[in-house]
Amino acid sequence: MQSVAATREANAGNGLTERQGVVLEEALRLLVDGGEKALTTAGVARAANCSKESLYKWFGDRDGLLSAMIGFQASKVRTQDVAASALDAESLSRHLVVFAKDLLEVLSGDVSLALNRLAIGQASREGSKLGHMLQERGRRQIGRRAAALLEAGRKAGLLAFDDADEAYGALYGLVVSDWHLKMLLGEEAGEMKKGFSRKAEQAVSAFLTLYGKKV
Amino acid sequence: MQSVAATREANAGNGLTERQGVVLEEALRLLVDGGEKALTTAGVARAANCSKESLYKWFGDRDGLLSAMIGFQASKVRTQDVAASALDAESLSRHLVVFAKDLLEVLSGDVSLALNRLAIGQASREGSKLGHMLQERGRRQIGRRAAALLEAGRKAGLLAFDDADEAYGALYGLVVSDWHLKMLLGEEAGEMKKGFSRKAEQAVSAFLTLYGKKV
DNA sequence: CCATTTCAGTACCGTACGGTACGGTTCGCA
DNA sequence: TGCGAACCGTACCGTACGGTACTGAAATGG
Repeated sequence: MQSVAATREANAGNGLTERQGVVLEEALRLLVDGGEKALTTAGVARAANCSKESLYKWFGDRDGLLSAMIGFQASKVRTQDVAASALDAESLSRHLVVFAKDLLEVLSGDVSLALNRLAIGQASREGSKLGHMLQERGRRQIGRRAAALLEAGRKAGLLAFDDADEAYGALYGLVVSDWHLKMLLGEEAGEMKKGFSRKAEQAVSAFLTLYGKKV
Repeated sequence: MQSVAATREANAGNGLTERQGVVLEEALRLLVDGGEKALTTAGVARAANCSKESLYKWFGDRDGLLSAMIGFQASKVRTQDVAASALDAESLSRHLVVFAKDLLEVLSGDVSLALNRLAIGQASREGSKLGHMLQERGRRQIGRRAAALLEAGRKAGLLAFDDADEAYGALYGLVVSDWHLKMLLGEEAGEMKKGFSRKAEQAVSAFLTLYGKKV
């Protein structure tokens, strides 16, 4: 559950009133609980105690509501950059493990899974507008954090790679493997969460074997 | 496009008549072209020149049709096991690269993407029956092929790992990274296919760095 | 105190879908 | 030739959704 402060923060850059934010929050809850099928305009209006007419005035149509939900959720996730100074082998490894755990935590969150399912379901038609949006505002964020971390590692002489994207791809693959897809397909996420720590450490260890500068 | 022989093969183990196979083929085409929204019972009946009544007689209801489509498609993908004999470092690497390319090729196929989107869209409700089915009959197949290959490599003294699943997870992650998700979200697959070869070789090279036995 | 705006609540409309029922046709079979 | 099963094509039904229109109440502002 997000705090009121986080919600207000999320509204700031999006031209959303507080009331609209509450409505979007309720819409997200409906989506998480029942999937896209449960996300009807009437259902959102009932759950949020607002009228359908207001929904259409604020968001245009159903697709506008979906876009607003993605933008709203994305703007709530803030990824703090790590201080690049004073990086040694041990602290780099620790930062990478934290990053890996955060990545797994984010990807396994209810809201993230629900929104990804929604965007994937809509990807077939209409140019996959939601998919691009999710990618741009979600993945890009965490990708930048990783890129900064990797770049700092290279600057400090701890990592060796030519193509940062390639290195990030390897890190991402080692960390996530096919867990994301399994969760998207409905595998119970609760059971696997307890293995995240060990998995993150193993992945980082492997990544450092590949890209860590030999001492 | 699949051959008639492949279709007949697919029908063999499923108790499906040839006619029903043709209908499922048409249903898959509809799903690929227009997504789940386009997969209506009336649409399938019209495209396959059969009656809705026959659809319900053969498959029970719409969910039964979806299950049949997944089972039908899965039974068409046959993964030939590799001869485990005469494995040296060079041939193991070659086999791994072939496996990696095949994996990327399968995951980027229209039908695979459409079925994964379908199962993911239905994952929220109803216990994710389709998701389990897709995982069991699709991923399990290629997973066994990889497991056999890895085991053969270990038997030949070329690979070193304790946990085969962990090694396979690393291989899968290095090969696929986040490409699958990007394609599921609608990223144009045509553009990226040309990079598959290079990507497969890089991934295998990295995998061998991690799990290859030092000479 | 009144005028204007905003919005909840509801009723309504058109459409499209899942599922069923029925008439007509083909085909196998005795 | 007659019979029955399978099946196509279509019409039909109930429902649910997206979107619009209307009404009345609360708030806002001079």
